[in-house]
Amino acid sequence: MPKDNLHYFEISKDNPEPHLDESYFVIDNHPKLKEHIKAIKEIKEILITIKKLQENKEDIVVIEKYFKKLFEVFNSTYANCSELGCFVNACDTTRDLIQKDFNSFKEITKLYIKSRKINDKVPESWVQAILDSNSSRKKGELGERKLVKILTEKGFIEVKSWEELHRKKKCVARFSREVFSNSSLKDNFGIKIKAKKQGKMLDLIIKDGKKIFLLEAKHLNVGGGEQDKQVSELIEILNLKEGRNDFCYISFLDGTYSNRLLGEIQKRSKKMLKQRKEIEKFLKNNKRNFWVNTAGFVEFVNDIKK
DNA sequence: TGGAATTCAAGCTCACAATC
DNA sequence: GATTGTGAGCTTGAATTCCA
Repeated sequence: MPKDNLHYFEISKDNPEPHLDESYFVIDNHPKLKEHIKAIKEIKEILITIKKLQENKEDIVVIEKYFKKLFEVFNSTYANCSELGCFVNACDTTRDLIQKDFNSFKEITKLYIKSRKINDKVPESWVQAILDSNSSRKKGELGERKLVKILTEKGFIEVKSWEELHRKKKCVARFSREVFSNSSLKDNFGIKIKAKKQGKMLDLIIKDGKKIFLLEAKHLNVGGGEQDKQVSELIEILNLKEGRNDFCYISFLDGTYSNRLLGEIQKRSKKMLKQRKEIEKFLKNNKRNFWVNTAGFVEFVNDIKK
Protein backbone atom coordinates (compact mmCIF):
# COMPACT_ATOMS: atom_id res chain seq x y z
CA MET A 1 0.00 0.00 0.00
CA PRO A 2 1.28 3.48 -0.72
CA LYS A 3 1.82 5.87 2.18
CA ASP A 4 0.16 9.26 2.64
CA ASN A 5 0.35 11.40 -0.52
CA LEU A 6 2.19 14.21 1.32
CA HIS A 7 4.97 11.72 2.13
CA TYR A 8 5.84 11.36 -1.57
CA PHE A 9 5.44 15.09 -2.08
CA GLU A 10 8.02 15.70 0.67
CA ILE A 11 10.41 13.17 -0.87
CA SER A 12 10.02 14.90 -4.21
CA LYS A 13 10.78 18.25 -2.56
CA ASP A 14 13.86 16.88 -0.82
CA ASN A 15 15.25 15.16 -3.91
CA PRO A 16 15.41 17.57 -6.83
CA GLU A 17 15.83 16.44 -10.41
CA PRO A 18 19.35 16.41 -11.90
CA HIS A 19 19.99 19.11 -14.46
CA LEU A 20 20.97 16.44 -16.98
CA ASP A 21 18.67 13.44 -17.14
CA GLU A 22 19.98 10.74 -19.49
CA SER A 23 16.47 9.39 -20.02
CA TYR A 24 15.80 12.42 -22.19
CA PHE A 25 19.05 12.37 -24.18
CA VAL A 26 18.77 11.80 -27.92
CA ILE A 27 22.41 11.08 -28.66
CA ASP A 28 22.31 8.83 -31.73
CA ASN A 29 22.42 10.31 -35.19
CA HIS A 30 18.99 10.66 -36.75
CA PRO A 31 18.03 7.29 -38.29
CA LYS A 32 17.10 9.00 -41.54
CA LEU A 33 20.16 11.28 -41.71
CA LYS A 34 21.23 9.90 -45.10
CA GLU A 35 17.77 10.58 -46.56
CA HIS A 36 17.86 14.14 -45.21
CA ILE A 37 21.29 14.72 -46.77
CA LYS A 38 20.11 13.35 -50.11
CA ALA A 39 17.09 15.65 -50.21
CA ILE A 40 19.11 18.74 -49.20
CA LYS A 41 21.71 17.94 -51.84
CA GLU A 42 19.01 17.77 -54.47
CA ILE A 43 17.57 21.13 -53.35
CA LYS A 44 21.00 22.73 -53.55
CA GLU A 45 21.70 21.34 -57.00
CA ILE A 46 18.43 22.68 -58.35
CA LEU A 47 19.04 26.06 -56.69
CA ILE A 48 22.46 26.29 -58.36
CA THR A 49 20.90 25.36 -61.70
CA ILE A 50 18.21 28.04 -61.36
CA LYS A 51 20.83 30.63 -60.42
CA LYS A 52 22.95 29.74 -63.48
CA LEU A 53 19.92 29.82 -65.79
CA GLN A 54 18.89 33.21 -64.43
CA GLU A 55 22.42 34.58 -64.89
CA ASN A 56 22.44 33.33 -68.49
CA LYS A 57 18.99 34.86 -69.06
CA GLU A 58 17.58 31.54 -70.21
CA ASP A 59 14.00 31.04 -71.36
CA ILE A 60 11.55 31.68 -68.52
CA VAL A 61 9.68 28.47 -69.37
CA VAL A 62 12.80 26.43 -68.73
CA ILE A 63 13.44 28.20 -65.41
CA GLU A 64 9.83 27.66 -64.40
CA LYS A 65 10.31 23.93 -64.96
CA TYR A 66 13.14 23.92 -62.41
CA PHE A 67 11.12 25.96 -59.91
CA LYS A 68 8.42 23.31 -60.11
CA LYS A 69 10.96 20.54 -59.65
CA LEU A 70 12.41 22.41 -56.65
CA PHE A 71 8.95 22.85 -55.16
CA GLU A 72 8.37 19.12 -55.51
CA VAL A 73 11.60 18.23 -53.70
CA PHE A 74 10.99 20.94 -51.08
CA ASN A 75 7.68 19.28 -50.25
CA SER A 76 9.13 15.76 -50.03
CA THR A 77 9.50 13.89 -46.74
CA TYR A 78 13.11 14.55 -45.79
CA ALA A 79 13.54 18.08 -47.12
CA ASN A 80 12.69 19.98 -43.95
CA CYS A 81 16.28 20.69 -42.85
CA SER A 82 17.57 22.57 -45.89
CA GLU A 83 18.97 26.11 -45.67
CA LEU A 84 16.16 27.19 -47.98
CA GLY A 85 13.70 25.71 -45.48
CA CYS A 86 15.29 27.73 -42.66
CA PHE A 87 15.25 30.86 -44.85
CA VAL A 88 11.48 30.52 -45.16
CA ASN A 89 11.26 31.32 -41.43
CA ALA A 90 13.31 34.45 -42.03
CA CYS A 91 10.61 35.65 -44.45
CA ASP A 92 7.77 35.85 -41.96
CA THR A 93 6.24 32.54 -42.92
CA THR A 94 6.48 28.81 -42.26
CA ARG A 95 7.33 25.75 -44.30
CA ASP A 96 3.85 24.50 -43.62
CA LEU A 97 2.28 27.53 -45.34
CA ILE A 98 4.81 27.76 -48.14
CA GLN A 99 4.32 24.11 -49.07
CA LYS A 100 0.81 24.98 -50.21
CA ASP A 101 1.67 28.18 -52.07
CA PHE A 102 3.87 27.80 -55.15
CA ASN A 103 3.93 31.50 -56.00
CA SER A 104 5.12 32.57 -52.55
CA PHE A 105 7.63 29.72 -52.62
CA LYS A 106 9.00 31.07 -55.90
CA GLU A 107 9.26 34.58 -54.47
CA ILE A 108 11.16 33.37 -51.44
CA THR A 109 13.45 31.19 -53.54
CA LYS A 110 14.35 34.16 -55.74
CA LEU A 111 15.07 36.21 -52.64
CA TYR A 112 17.15 33.38 -51.22
CA ILE A 113 19.27 33.15 -54.36
CA LYS A 114 19.79 36.90 -54.22
CA SER A 115 20.61 37.25 -50.54
CA ARG A 116 22.41 34.05 -49.53
CA LYS A 117 25.55 32.27 -50.69
CA ILE A 118 24.78 28.94 -52.29
CA ASN A 119 27.17 26.01 -52.51
CA ASP A 120 26.70 22.32 -53.05
CA LYS A 121 28.15 21.20 -49.71
CA VAL A 122 25.92 19.25 -47.34
CA PRO A 123 28.02 18.45 -44.25
CA GLU A 124 26.49 15.61 -42.25
CA SER A 125 27.25 17.40 -38.98
CA TRP A 126 25.25 20.48 -40.02
CA VAL A 127 22.21 18.46 -40.97
CA GLN A 128 22.40 16.53 -37.71
CA ALA A 129 22.73 19.85 -35.83
CA ILE A 130 19.41 21.04 -37.29
CA LEU A 131 17.82 17.73 -36.38
CA ASP A 132 19.31 18.02 -32.86
CA SER A 133 17.66 21.38 -32.39
CA ASN A 134 14.32 19.62 -32.76
CA SER A 135 15.08 16.79 -30.34
CA SER A 136 12.96 18.36 -27.59
CA ARG A 137 9.88 17.26 -29.49
CA LYS A 138 10.66 13.63 -28.77
CA LYS A 139 10.61 14.09 -25.01
CA GLY A 140 6.98 13.21 -24.41
CA GLU A 141 7.50 9.60 -25.35
CA LEU A 142 10.87 9.41 -23.57
CA GLY A 143 9.18 10.38 -20.29
CA GLU A 144 6.72 7.50 -20.57
CA ARG A 145 9.57 5.15 -21.39
CA LYS A 146 11.50 6.33 -18.32
CA LEU A 147 8.60 5.59 -15.96
CA VAL A 148 7.81 2.23 -17.53
CA LYS A 149 11.48 1.30 -17.06
CA ILE A 150 11.34 2.20 -13.36
CA LEU A 151 8.20 0.07 -13.00
CA THR A 152 9.46 -2.96 -14.93
CA GLU A 153 12.71 -2.93 -12.95
CA LYS A 154 10.58 -3.31 -9.82
CA GLY A 155 8.71 -6.29 -11.21
CA PHE A 156 5.77 -4.70 -13.00
CA ILE A 157 4.98 -6.19 -16.40
CA GLU A 158 4.29 -3.93 -19.35
CA VAL A 159 1.07 -5.19 -20.94
CA LYS A 160 -0.31 -4.56 -24.42
CA SER A 161 -3.91 -5.76 -24.10
CA TRP A 162 -6.82 -5.42 -21.71
CA GLU A 163 -6.99 -9.18 -21.36
CA GLU A 164 -3.38 -9.18 -20.15
CA LEU A 165 -4.01 -6.21 -17.85
CA HIS A 166 -6.93 -7.99 -16.19
CA ARG A 167 -4.89 -11.18 -15.83
CA LYS A 168 -1.69 -9.71 -14.34
CA LYS A 169 -1.58 -8.57 -10.72
CA LYS A 170 1.10 -5.91 -11.11
CA CYS A 171 1.43 -4.32 -14.51
CA VAL A 172 1.61 -1.10 -16.49
CA ALA A 173 0.05 -0.04 -19.80
CA ARG A 174 0.55 3.02 -21.95
CA PHE A 175 -2.52 4.94 -23.04
CA SER A 176 -3.09 4.69 -26.79
CA ARG A 177 -5.85 5.33 -29.27
CA GLU A 178 -6.07 1.71 -30.35
CA VAL A 179 -6.02 -0.34 -27.12
CA PHE A 180 -5.92 1.67 -23.90
CA SER A 181 -8.11 4.56 -24.96
CA ASN A 182 -10.45 6.65 -22.82
CA SER A 183 -13.48 4.82 -24.20
CA SER A 184 -11.96 1.43 -23.46
CA LEU A 185 -11.31 2.66 -19.91
CA LYS A 186 -15.01 3.26 -19.61
CA ASP A 187 -15.82 -0.17 -21.07
CA ASN A 188 -13.39 -1.99 -18.78
CA PHE A 189 -13.66 -0.05 -15.54
CA GLY A 190 -16.81 1.99 -16.01
CA ILE A 191 -15.01 5.28 -15.35
CA LYS A 192 -14.76 8.43 -17.42
CA ILE A 193 -11.87 10.84 -16.91
CA LYS A 194 -13.43 14.16 -16.02
CA ALA A 195 -10.59 16.41 -17.18
CA LYS A 196 -11.71 19.78 -18.58
CA LYS A 197 -9.88 19.13 -21.79
CA GLN A 198 -12.25 16.88 -23.67
CA GLY A 199 -10.87 13.53 -24.75
CA LYS A 200 -7.65 14.16 -22.86
CA MET A 201 -5.65 10.94 -22.71
CA LEU A 202 -3.34 10.36 -19.77
CA ASP A 203 -0.04 8.50 -20.11
CA LEU A 204 0.04 5.34 -18.00
CA ILE A 205 -2.30 2.88 -16.31
CA ILE A 206 -0.57 1.23 -13.36
CA LYS A 207 -2.24 -1.78 -11.80
CA ASP A 208 -1.36 -2.90 -8.30
CA GLY A 209 -3.71 -5.72 -7.35
CA LYS A 210 -7.13 -4.16 -7.06
CA LYS A 211 -5.84 -0.60 -7.21
CA ILE A 212 -5.49 1.35 -10.44
CA PHE A 213 -3.29 4.43 -10.73
CA LEU A 214 -3.76 6.70 -13.74
CA LEU A 215 -0.65 8.73 -14.36
CA GLU A 216 0.02 11.87 -16.35
CA ALA A 217 3.71 12.66 -16.94
CA LYS A 218 5.32 15.89 -18.02
CA HIS A 219 8.90 16.97 -18.48
CA LEU A 220 9.56 20.70 -18.25
CA ASN A 221 12.82 22.56 -18.06
CA VAL A 222 11.70 26.12 -18.54
CA GLY A 223 8.63 28.17 -17.72
CA GLY A 224 6.54 30.20 -20.09
CA GLY A 225 3.10 30.42 -21.60
CA GLU A 226 2.36 26.94 -22.78
CA GLN A 227 4.16 25.42 -19.79
CA ASP A 228 1.80 27.11 -17.38
CA LYS A 229 -1.03 25.32 -19.11
CA GLN A 230 0.89 22.05 -18.76
CA VAL A 231 1.32 22.58 -15.02
CA SER A 232 -2.34 23.61 -14.71
CA GLU A 233 -3.29 20.37 -16.40
CA LEU A 234 -1.26 18.39 -13.87
CA ILE A 235 -2.81 20.31 -10.97
CA GLU A 236 -6.27 19.76 -12.39
CA ILE A 237 -5.63 16.00 -12.43
CA LEU A 238 -4.88 16.14 -8.68
CA ASN A 239 -8.40 17.32 -8.14
CA LEU A 240 -10.08 14.55 -10.12
CA LYS A 241 -12.25 12.13 -8.19
CA GLU A 242 -13.85 8.92 -9.33
CA GLY A 243 -16.70 7.30 -7.51
CA ARG A 244 -14.52 4.25 -6.95
CA ASN A 245 -12.04 4.09 -4.08
CA ASP A 246 -9.69 1.85 -6.00
CA PHE A 247 -8.88 4.54 -8.59
CA CYS A 248 -6.18 7.14 -7.98
CA TYR A 249 -4.42 9.74 -10.09
CA ILE A 250 -0.72 10.57 -10.19
CA SER A 251 0.66 13.83 -11.53
CA PHE A 252 4.31 13.35 -12.45
CA LEU A 253 6.55 16.30 -13.24
CA ASP A 254 10.29 16.10 -13.81
CA GLY A 255 12.86 18.38 -15.42
CA THR A 256 14.40 21.41 -13.77
CA TYR A 257 11.09 23.31 -13.73
CA SER A 258 9.95 20.77 -11.12
CA ASN A 259 12.85 21.85 -8.88
CA ARG A 260 11.80 25.47 -9.14
CA LEU A 261 8.22 24.60 -8.33
CA LEU A 262 9.05 22.37 -5.37
CA GLY A 263 12.12 24.22 -4.11
CA GLU A 264 12.48 27.60 -2.50
CA ILE A 265 10.23 29.97 -4.46
CA GLN A 266 11.09 33.66 -4.71
CA LYS A 267 8.47 35.86 -3.09
CA ARG A 268 8.05 37.71 -6.34
CA SER A 269 7.11 34.58 -8.20
CA LYS A 270 3.46 34.76 -7.33
CA LYS A 271 2.32 32.45 -10.06
CA MET A 272 4.55 29.64 -8.85
CA LEU A 273 3.61 30.19 -5.21
CA LYS A 274 -0.01 29.93 -6.23
CA GLN A 275 0.61 26.72 -8.14
CA ARG A 276 2.45 25.19 -5.20
CA LYS A 277 -0.27 26.18 -2.72
CA GLU A 278 -2.89 24.69 -4.98
CA ILE A 279 -0.97 21.40 -5.24
CA GLU A 280 -0.67 21.21 -1.45
CA LYS A 281 -4.32 22.07 -0.97
CA PHE A 282 -5.50 19.43 -3.44
CA LEU A 283 -3.20 16.81 -1.93
CA LYS A 284 -4.68 17.46 1.52
CA ASN A 285 -8.24 17.39 0.21
CA ASN A 286 -7.79 14.41 -2.04
CA LYS A 287 -5.75 11.77 -0.29
CA ARG A 288 -6.09 9.32 -3.14
CA ASN A 289 -4.09 11.40 -5.61
CA PHE A 290 -0.34 11.97 -5.75
CA TRP A 291 2.18 14.56 -6.96
CA VAL A 292 5.68 13.20 -7.57
CA ASN A 293 8.97 13.82 -9.31
CA THR A 294 11.41 11.01 -10.16
CA ALA A 295 12.52 10.37 -6.55
CA GLY A 296 8.94 10.52 -5.28
CA PHE A 297 7.83 8.12 -7.98
CA VAL A 298 10.63 5.63 -7.26
CA GLU A 299 9.70 5.65 -3.56
CA PHE A 300 6.04 5.21 -4.46
CA VAL A 301 6.81 2.21 -6.69
CA ASN A 302 9.01 0.72 -3.97
CA ASP A 303 6.09 0.90 -1.57
CA ILE A 304 3.50 -0.63 -3.87
CA LYS A 305 5.71 -3.42 -5.23
CA LYS A 306 5.86 -5.00 -1.74
C1' DT B 1 14.09 52.21 -13.39
C1' DG B 2 16.17 47.92 -14.59
C1' DG B 3 15.80 43.25 -14.15
C1' DA B 4 12.82 39.38 -13.12
C1' DA B 5 8.51 37.24 -13.82
C1' DT B 6 4.70 36.46 -16.65
C1' DT B 7 2.07 36.31 -20.81
C1' DC B 8 1.45 35.80 -25.65
C1' DA B 9 2.31 33.84 -29.97
C1' DA B 10 4.51 30.87 -32.89
C1' DG B 11 7.22 26.82 -34.57
C1' DC B 12 8.25 21.80 -35.33
C1' DT B 13 7.67 16.62 -35.25
C1' DC B 14 5.27 12.58 -34.80
C1' DA B 15 1.40 9.70 -35.00
C1' DC B 16 -2.92 8.96 -36.31
C1' DA B 17 -7.60 9.98 -38.37
C1' DA B 18 -10.28 11.58 -42.06
C1' DT B 19 -10.91 12.45 -46.74
C1' DC B 20 -10.01 12.25 -51.60
C1' DG C 1 -3.03 4.36 -51.48
C1' DA C 2 -2.02 9.18 -51.20
C1' DT C 3 -2.99 13.45 -49.30
C1' DT C 4 -4.65 16.50 -45.85
C1' DG C 5 -5.94 17.68 -41.21
C1' DT C 6 -5.51 17.43 -36.16
C1' DG C 7 -3.75 16.94 -31.49
C1' DA C 8 -0.08 16.25 -28.16
C1' DG C 9 4.02 17.79 -26.35
C1' DC C 10 7.68 20.46 -26.15
C1' DT C 11 10.88 25.00 -26.98
C1' DT C 12 11.75 29.78 -28.10
C1' DG C 13 11.60 34.80 -28.30
C1' DA C 14 9.30 39.14 -27.81
C1' DA C 15 6.27 42.06 -25.30
C1' DT C 16 4.29 43.37 -21.13
C1' DT C 17 3.82 43.71 -16.23
C1' DC C 18 5.57 43.78 -11.70
C1' DC C 19 8.31 45.26 -7.90
C1' DA C 20 12.58 46.22 -4.96
